[in-house]
Amino acid sequence: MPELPEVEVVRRGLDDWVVGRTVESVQVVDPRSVRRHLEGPTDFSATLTSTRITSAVRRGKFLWMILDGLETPSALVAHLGMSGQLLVEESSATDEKHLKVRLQLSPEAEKPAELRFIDQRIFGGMFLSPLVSTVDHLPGGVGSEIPVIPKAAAHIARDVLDPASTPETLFVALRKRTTQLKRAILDQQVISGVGNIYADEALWAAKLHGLRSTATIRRPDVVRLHTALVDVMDRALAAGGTSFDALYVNVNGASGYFDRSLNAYGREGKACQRCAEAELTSLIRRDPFMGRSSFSCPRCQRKPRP
DNA sequence: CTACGCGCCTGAACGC
DNA sequence: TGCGTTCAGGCGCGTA
Repeated sequence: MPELPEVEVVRRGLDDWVVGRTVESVQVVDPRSVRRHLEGPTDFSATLTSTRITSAVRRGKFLWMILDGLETPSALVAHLGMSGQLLVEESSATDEKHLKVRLQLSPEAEKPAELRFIDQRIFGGMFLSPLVSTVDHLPGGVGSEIPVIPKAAAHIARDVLDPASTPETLFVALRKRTTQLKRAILDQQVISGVGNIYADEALWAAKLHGLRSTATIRRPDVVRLHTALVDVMDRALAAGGTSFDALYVNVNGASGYFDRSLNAYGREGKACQRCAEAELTSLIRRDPFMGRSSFSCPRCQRKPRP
């Protein structure tokens, strides 16, 4: 599943292969993938056709391409959801089983002709959204101007890799909430780009339990947590950024990081490596959380008293 | 207003 | 073996 580092790899791929080109035609193969375009698939295709893509931008897991040539300045927003892919391919390439949207791009030497959106589970999608100019009042950018951001992504906070996101802004945002720590860092309006996997990894690295209350969280805890979040994203980006075929903007959302470097997520019943290095034995446990799972070490992530 | 839980989807993995 | 059930996940939205 694509998390923030994978989406950043996709954004860089769009920079290399798509930016500067014009959309010559659009084929919506499955209208469900453009359901967030409220004017419908026909309008989506018609409006997007003949626009020129001038840049590729990301915030959290939202990705968008700024479009030139529309009366209302807008972006083509893409969210990969659980299983989305953006692939740059020659027109002759066989249609993928879950091909949802196909963009034919203006010809350019050495560059394939199509940008394809593929999505098995349809949690993701593409849509057009007008650019809004707004003061960023959200945590991470108090008072700073955001010149252009799609209306559909204007409500989310700065993400983990944004320089404007700091331990202090995270601390302020957390203290404004009355909830549990893991719920809060999964809330895009607190800090964006953190999914279930990296939430567990960062909490483990920071030795914090996800059930800790945000109301009583202390600065040193948040400094460790923010550092851990940045670190886990950086490491995944370093791993993911090198493991992709040049022609693919992304491959299956998979990151080499997942297989080798997870310390908590998915490791139920396995030894906590940090405890093992201290010659202690502690097994990672799994607990139900929001209808899903949380993984943690019962020894180095102390559960708060109820 | 905030906090919380559901529904959207498919297919792999599982149980009877 | 085959068929039904469960699970995974982000995010928008409805409800309390």
